[in-house]
Amino acid sequence: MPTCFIDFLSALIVLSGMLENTPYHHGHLRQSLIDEGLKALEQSGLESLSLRALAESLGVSKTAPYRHFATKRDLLTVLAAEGYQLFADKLEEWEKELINIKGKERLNRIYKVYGEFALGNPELYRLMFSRLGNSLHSERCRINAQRSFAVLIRLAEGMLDSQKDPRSLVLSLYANLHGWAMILLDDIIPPDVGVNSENWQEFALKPELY
Amino acid sequence: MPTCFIDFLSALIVLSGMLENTPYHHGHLRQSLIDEGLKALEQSGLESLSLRALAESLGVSKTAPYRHFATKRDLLTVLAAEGYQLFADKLEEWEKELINIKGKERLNRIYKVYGEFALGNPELYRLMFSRLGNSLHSERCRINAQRSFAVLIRLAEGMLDSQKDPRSLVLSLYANLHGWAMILLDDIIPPDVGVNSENWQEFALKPELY
DNA sequence: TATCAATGTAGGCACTGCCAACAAATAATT
DNA sequence: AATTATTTGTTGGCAGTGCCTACATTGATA
Repeated sequence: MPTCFIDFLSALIVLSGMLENTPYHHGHLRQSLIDEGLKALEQSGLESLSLRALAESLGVSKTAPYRHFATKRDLLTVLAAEGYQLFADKLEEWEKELINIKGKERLNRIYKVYGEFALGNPELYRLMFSRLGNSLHSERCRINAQRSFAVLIRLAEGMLDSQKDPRSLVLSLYANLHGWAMILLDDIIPPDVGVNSENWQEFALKPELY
Repeated sequence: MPTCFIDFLSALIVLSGMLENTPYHHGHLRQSLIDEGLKALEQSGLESLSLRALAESLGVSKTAPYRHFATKRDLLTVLAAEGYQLFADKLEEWEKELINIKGKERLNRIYKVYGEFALGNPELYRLMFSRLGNSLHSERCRINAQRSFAVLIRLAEGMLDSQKDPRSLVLSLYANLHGWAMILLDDIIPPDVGVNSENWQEFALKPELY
């Protein structure tokens, strides 16, 4: 069955729900839970995301979500997978833009791009890189996490003069990127140091200091 | 009133509680909540720490803790403050040990020591550097966080050749340390990369690669 | 000795995740 | 086309949570 036809039927269902009283079957519940979940996540934070509230805001009974996700954690895992996919897509996109940029400037751009994702999707990023979200037993999470990591490796290799094992470099880079992301997201630096989400890049990368 | 006398009275109260049935007043509730809270935190994790369970395990009613902590968050803030103090103490202690160690070896030791704390107190570390715990409006948290940061600055200055602003170096170092801590605590690296809490230091610091 | 503030208890409210039993609508089978 | 089975909803309920109000007990204070 073609997708556009499904969309058409769905539209009919949605319309009929708006005219008559809401139908017994939602029709889109699984996807709606994901969409609304991502929205609620970013708006209200991970801590206060609840299946019941989600269900209510979709006009559906409190236990309806359990027909699609066995536990709340399963929903969160899917949300994280969504995030990992988005992240990998973004990274591959940015990789193309950086193809002709070398050396220190490349490093600067990587920081910029990584920070943009983390600070642009703070709650999603936090979920992805938490015990809740990093569930690598989830196929989708694992695959897309590896895609992201592969991009980082390729980006790092482009900066590596020697033919050494790039793992050390990419892991150092990764720790730095993730460290900065968490530091900025969770406001860890004492305020008198004068670092914030605007100027952090001035401090982030000073390899000549080592 | 001397401390030892208070301790003696407390011991009496505890003893009487063991002989007769538990007395109406606990006597040590605030401190017991902190101690038991730290224990439960490390044993069962931050997510499943509950005031009610804590109260029950101390043989006290479910609302008794609210006589000492207005909200659950307030208890967590105190636990975090406890962590920050412990952290600062450890760092200052280690600073003395590193006083005659210079250059790259010093850097290695800093990584070792920082990792030991984070991996040795995983739940406490996570609490301290989360939105819940990093409450810098708490005097004790702020003061001890600054103490820790000050140690890091001094340690970094000892490695700095030039007379430049040490903030960049210390912030890079900090991002790296915290990044590695979170990466190891939350199992973020894809397993096929082959990094774990045993061998991470082999990868952590390769400044010559930059 | 009477009073009072500190520190405990009991009951309850609103919320949560999730389980079991039942109902409706859609898909599959005869 | 009629019947059956499966999917996807609903209601009610359980145990757990943070935290509020009202009340009880106690040691310190006047």
